[in-house]
Order: sequence, then structure tokens, then C-alpha cells
Amino acid sequence: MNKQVKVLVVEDDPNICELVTLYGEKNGYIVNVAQNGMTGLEMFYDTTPDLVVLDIMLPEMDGWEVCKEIRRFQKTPIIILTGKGESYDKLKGFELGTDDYIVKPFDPNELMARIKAVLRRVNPILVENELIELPLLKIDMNQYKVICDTQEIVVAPREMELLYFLASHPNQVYTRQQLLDQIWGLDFDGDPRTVDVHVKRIREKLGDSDRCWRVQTIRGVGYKFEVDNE
Amino acid sequence: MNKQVKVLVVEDDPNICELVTLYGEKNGYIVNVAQNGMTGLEMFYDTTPDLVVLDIMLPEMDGWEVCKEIRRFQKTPIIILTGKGESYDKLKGFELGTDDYIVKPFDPNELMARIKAVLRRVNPILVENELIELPLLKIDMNQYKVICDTQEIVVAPREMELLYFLASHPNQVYTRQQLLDQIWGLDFDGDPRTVDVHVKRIREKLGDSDRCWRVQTIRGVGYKFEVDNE
DNA sequence: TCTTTTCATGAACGGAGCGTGAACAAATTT
DNA sequence: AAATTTGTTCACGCTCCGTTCATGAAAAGA
Repeated sequence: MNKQVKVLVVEDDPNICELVTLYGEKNGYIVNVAQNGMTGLEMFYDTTPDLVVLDIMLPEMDGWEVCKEIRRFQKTPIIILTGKGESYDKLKGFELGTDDYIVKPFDPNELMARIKAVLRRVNPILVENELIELPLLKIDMNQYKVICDTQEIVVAPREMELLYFLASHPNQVYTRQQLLDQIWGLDFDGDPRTVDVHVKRIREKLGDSDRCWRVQTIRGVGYKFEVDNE
Repeated sequence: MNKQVKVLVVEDDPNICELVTLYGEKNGYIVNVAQNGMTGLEMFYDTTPDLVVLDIMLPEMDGWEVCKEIRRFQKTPIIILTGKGESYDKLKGFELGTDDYIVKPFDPNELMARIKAVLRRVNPILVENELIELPLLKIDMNQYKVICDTQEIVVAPREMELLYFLASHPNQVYTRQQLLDQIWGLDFDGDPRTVDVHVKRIREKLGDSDRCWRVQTIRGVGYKFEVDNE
């Protein structure tokens, strides 16, 4: 198991703090929060985080100052949080060496994705690879790549996610609705049989040779990714 | 036997309350209902449920408040009930530490499935595994798989459910009508002899070797899954 | 033994559920 | 803006499943 990744959030809005903390912990990070720039810096030296999420509009000491101060001796990755109105000075950001930025209001999942991306770029060891390997099948969610029978296969995003989800829960049956909720999201309000079409496309792309795994239809229930045990 | 699982439902629509209660009790849960957020919280501290089903649109105190309040010190799993139209504030977080959510109008069985899934993830001991293992017989409802004499058997959905139900209540006799009510549902209005045909098909699929278990006919009454206690 | 009741079994019908191709819409790329 | 890729829906056909019915066998009671 990898060591726990520490994230420092410097942000004065307690709601956002709470939100980021919740999502961060859900993703397995240790999250520390500072409500202003000063305590942010203190906490930085105190906890030596692997990444900093930094609001620009801060009381006492603004985000750029914090950023500059951190960058004097450390190259810890920094993700900037900026309000919609606040003109984010790209040049300034580059000069100060930030790694990414996200505009409020933001989708927490989006932020999590960015954190993961930055961490991977800066320190790949910290990030667990979303990779599934089976005989004659390799699904790499990071590179969005599927290799089947030693040759790469072009799989569309949705197909990729569906295949990955099924394959990461082998032998477990899921109803169409469960798959829609998990992969499409709760707000998707469409035909459950959409899943069928994606399954079909996955199947025809992977071919129908005899392997120790397959996407199985369970009539009256749904689908499962079946793997033969030895 | 496992200890009884307690579920708290916080929902103002009495119809939904009744529905969830009915289904919940059928699944062996102790169901408590609160009609608004305030009494919901009181009842939470009062009954210490194992899981909370929480509507978002509530009088007096909205679901997010209840959620936040519960989450202050407890990590009791929460399943959110949300209307289709209600746009949830992404920033606020529709997943403010909730474990799952389901959109109204929903299929009660779907909700039951989610409750079970969440419970299994959070506290596996509370959930009885949908798995029956006997000498020369394995019924796995999660994988929708029956293994008899070390080889897999293809069993149709209804047969599967019937076999599972009987096998999970060994040596208990059920009339045809009871079986219809339990498995087909109360709204089924057909020939009770339908059960006979399914029993027959189960029997011929499982073979008629001498084993320590069998589906027994009790003449004039119904059927039972008989297991020899050596 | 004969009658009656109850169950097992095979066959058959109707329908639900799924695979598939194609069309359309939306997003993405060029 | 055009072209390509991707996502979704629809319609058709087919298969498999659930249900019912008819018939004969088995059990129970007289």
C-alpha cells in the first residue's frame, strides 16, 4: 500500500472547506484545512503536505503571497482556487509556479480529478494506478487504453468506463439501472437499454474468442463481468 | 442469527413512508419513520439506526441540514431521496458524505437493493450473505449462479428465486400461495400450480442423486427444502 | 378394489427480454 | 464549417422463459 497522501486546503469559506475535506477523505487523502494565509503557511511547514489547494481571495495574506512564500524553497504542487469574477492572471500564475487552477463554483469531482492528475505528473508513486490486468486483457484507465490479445483496441469513453467498472467488480451482477447510476450518474434519465448497446459494442470490439473472462448477460437481471476462477 | 437492522426513514410523504416501511419490514429491518427533519434528528439519537433514508425536500429543516448534523459525529450510512426535478447544489455537495442516493419516483426493490449494498459495504456483519452453501450445492444470488456437484447449472430467474427462498428456510413447509406471495408478489393472480412446474424444472436440473438435501413435496400442503441433520 | 384427490410431467402458447442494425443527435476533431 | 466520432434511441426479430392445460400416475380414503 502507498503511503497516505496529505493535502492542505487554504480557504476561508467553511462550506468549501468541508466539501473538499469530505471528498478528499473519500479519495483516501489526509486533509488539513487552514482558514487564512498565515495559518496556511504555518500548517504547511507543520504538516509538509504533498499538495496544496489554495484560494486566491484570502483574509490577511492573499493567495499569491502564500504561493510565493511556499515556492521560495519548496516545489510542492499547488492548485489555485479562483472565483468566477476574479480575473485569474495566467501570467502571474505561471511565474509563481502553480500547477493547475479551478474556477468557483466547481464540481468537487472535477477538483479531485485535477488533484489526481497533478499528483500523477509530479509524483506518480503517490497515485495508485487504475489498472486491471487479466490474461489477454489490460484496462488502463489512466491512459484510457485497452489491450486485448496483445493488441490495442480503441474504446470510446463510455465503453471504457463501463468495461472498467464491470471488470473491477468481477462476477458481481449489476442491473442496468445500477450501471446507469454508477457510470452515467444519477441525473441521467434515459432508456436503461442504452447499456445494452454499449455492452454490445464492447463485446464486438473485444471479439468473441474463448477466454477466461467475458461480459455475461443475466437474463431478467442485468450484466456481469465473469472471470473463471482458475 | 444476526441482530436486527434498524433503518430510519425521514420523509414527509406518508405514502412513501408506508411503502418503504412495508418493503423494509419484508426485508427484515426495523423501520422507524420521521415526518420532518427535527423529529428525524431526535429519532436518530433516540433509536441509533444502522442506516438512514433521507428525503432532501423536508419541512422545517431540509435534508442537507439533517445530513450535516448527523455527520458531525456519526458516520451512519445515509441514502438520499431526491426528486427528479430538484436540482441539487453541486457546490453544497449532493454527496455531502452520503453513501448513495436514489431519484423519486423509485422502485422500492431498487431502494432495498441499495440499502443492502450500502450496509454490506459499511458493515458486512449486518447483512446476511445471499449465499447458501451446502454439501454439493452452492446458491449465490449476487453472482446469480448455482453450483451443484461442482458444476455450474443454468437456472432461470424464477427458478433461482424459488430455489433460493426454499433453501434459505430449510425444513420449513410453504403452501403454493405462500410461495406465490413471497416470490411472485402479492399482485400475482394466477394458477397456484405454476409453482409445481418450477419445482419440477428445478428438480430435473439439479438431478436426482441421493444427497443430504432435496425439494420435498408435502402432499396436501405444499413444498419444503429438506436438509438432513445427520 | 374403486373412487377421489393431489401431484408430476410433457407439450404448447404467448410474451418478456435481449441482440442487433440503423438512424439520429450531440460532442469532438479537423 | 465540415467531418468524424461518440452517445442515445428506436424497431425488428429471435430466443428463452413463464404460464397454462391436458394427461397419467401416485396417494389417500372408502
